[in-house]
Amino acid sequence: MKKENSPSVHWADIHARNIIRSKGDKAQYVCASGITPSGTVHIGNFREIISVELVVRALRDLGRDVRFIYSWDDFDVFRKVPKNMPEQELLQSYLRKPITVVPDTTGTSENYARANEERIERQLHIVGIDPEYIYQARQYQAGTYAQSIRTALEHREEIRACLNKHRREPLPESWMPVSVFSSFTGRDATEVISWDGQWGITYRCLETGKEETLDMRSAKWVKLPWRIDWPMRWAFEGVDFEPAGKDHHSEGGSFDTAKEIVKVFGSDAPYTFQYDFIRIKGKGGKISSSSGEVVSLTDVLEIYQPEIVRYLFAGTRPNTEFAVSFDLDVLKIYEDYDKCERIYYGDEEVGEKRRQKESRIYELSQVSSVPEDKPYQVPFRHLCNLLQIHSRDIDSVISSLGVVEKHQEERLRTRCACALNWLDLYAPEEFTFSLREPGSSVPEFPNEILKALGQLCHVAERMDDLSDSELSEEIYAAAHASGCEPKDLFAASYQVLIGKERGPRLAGFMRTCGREKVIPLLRSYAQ
RNA sequence: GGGCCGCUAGCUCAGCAGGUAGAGCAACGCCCUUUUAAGGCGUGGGUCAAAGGUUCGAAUCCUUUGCGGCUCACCA
Repeated sequence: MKKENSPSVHWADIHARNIIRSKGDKAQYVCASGITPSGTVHIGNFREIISVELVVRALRDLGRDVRFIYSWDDFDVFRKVPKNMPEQELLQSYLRKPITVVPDTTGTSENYARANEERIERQLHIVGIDPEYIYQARQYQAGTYAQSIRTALEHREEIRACLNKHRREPLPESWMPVSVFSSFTGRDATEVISWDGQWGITYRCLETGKEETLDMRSAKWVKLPWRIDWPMRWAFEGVDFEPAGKDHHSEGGSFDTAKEIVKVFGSDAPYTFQYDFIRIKGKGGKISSSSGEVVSLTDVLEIYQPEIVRYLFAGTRPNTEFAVSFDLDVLKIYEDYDKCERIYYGDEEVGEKRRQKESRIYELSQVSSVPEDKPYQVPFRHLCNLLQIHSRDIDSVISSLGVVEKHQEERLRTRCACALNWLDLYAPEEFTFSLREPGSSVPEFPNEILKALGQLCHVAERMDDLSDSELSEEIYAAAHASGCEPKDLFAASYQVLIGKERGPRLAGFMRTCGREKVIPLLRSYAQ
């Protein structure tokens, strides 16, 4: 085992090398991802695309040219109205139509599918993911896949046999590997009854009973069903790599049938791997897109910096399940990321193996390139306290930190915004506080406590010249000198400072707040 | 019924192209009588689900079993 030059064992790098090995030496590798925008794109869907993107980066880091495509299956049928959408009744009337013809009832986009697409495309850009988007509805309606549809019809029997191997109910003799949206109703309640062996297909609208013959080259409402559409696109785009969730990867699932069906299109299945689903921790609701209660990339970006979102996925092997947390785990994730960063910049002593591994994860976590200078680190937990001490004012927190270079500021501001969101949305009550306004009323205290608070005020005046342990001792001394229990002084101090019974450890907390904030509050009690 | 994933310290998990068991939290102890919730230092704690196999060597690879979870067989 050579230490230097040992190839990366990061999963993305391993897959990248496997792709090259299994697909051979090529001028360009096509990596594909895609889902249907039939509902809010959730964080589970995101695992698919970031898994591909990480492999894309790994391939590029090996000096390979990569085409990274993302297919929006927006010619899909509108099956169910998500509960979180406005104008439920209106949407109801569009069921069974293509999602590109369903109106966007949130009023931001040209249609329902586009609305879902735009939301996530914007977010993906933020985390550094910019694939070449392919819109399936547009492709089908432009006749791009006409020849492929014809190919599917020509191989109808093979395809049917393949699908039947895994079906409980075999497909009927008359089954055709195409589906049509009725031009009479716009809905997919249709039955294809014949194909003329050329470009003509005839279907019957099941709701009106009417029949119509279409030319596939100009037809606007003809598509391949999913299990055929997928391998068709592999062949059409020459896809070398596409992972899939475990729902597709089970035996008899769509990947299984697709890898056989792709042969009729004259191609082979891409290199693949299976990724597992992700769980959510510390936030109610499920991931599913139809229930309405979804956790989206937006929700995650509210709490995690973009590079930390990437870190979550880059640092976890795709074929195992993991949880995205919104509870106290957030603190640990930030600490882990910061540690990874310190390891990358050589500020933390670790073994060589660990260093290589963490460094690679760090690189892959970056939205673009790795910063030349180490970013300014403020532990998330401490930041939560700072923000609350400074009345949630980000500018004031940043100026209190001292030397923050201009190029370090942006990340820091993002982290501040995330911390504020976390405090508002998920932090336990013990974590939140705000400094009181001087002069506002607090409970009466017995004399010895008042005396101790006065002493404490004098201590605060000198605290910048005291060491941590000295300061701590002075606090106890203040209590003892005034004849009260330290415990009671602590409780009173928190009342005076933040209006609560408890708070962060007093000595450090006072120092963090600073003289100019602490003294006025204490002074009103000084005797 | 098939497929996949998991089972490692009290808890949450990392470690997996084999090379003497790790982190965080919790617990316990110490940091001048002395701590309240962010600090520092330290300690304890695991027959790596079970049994076989391959190997000089297995948490890691293979086989079988058990328990838990997901998924396919309808649509996508």
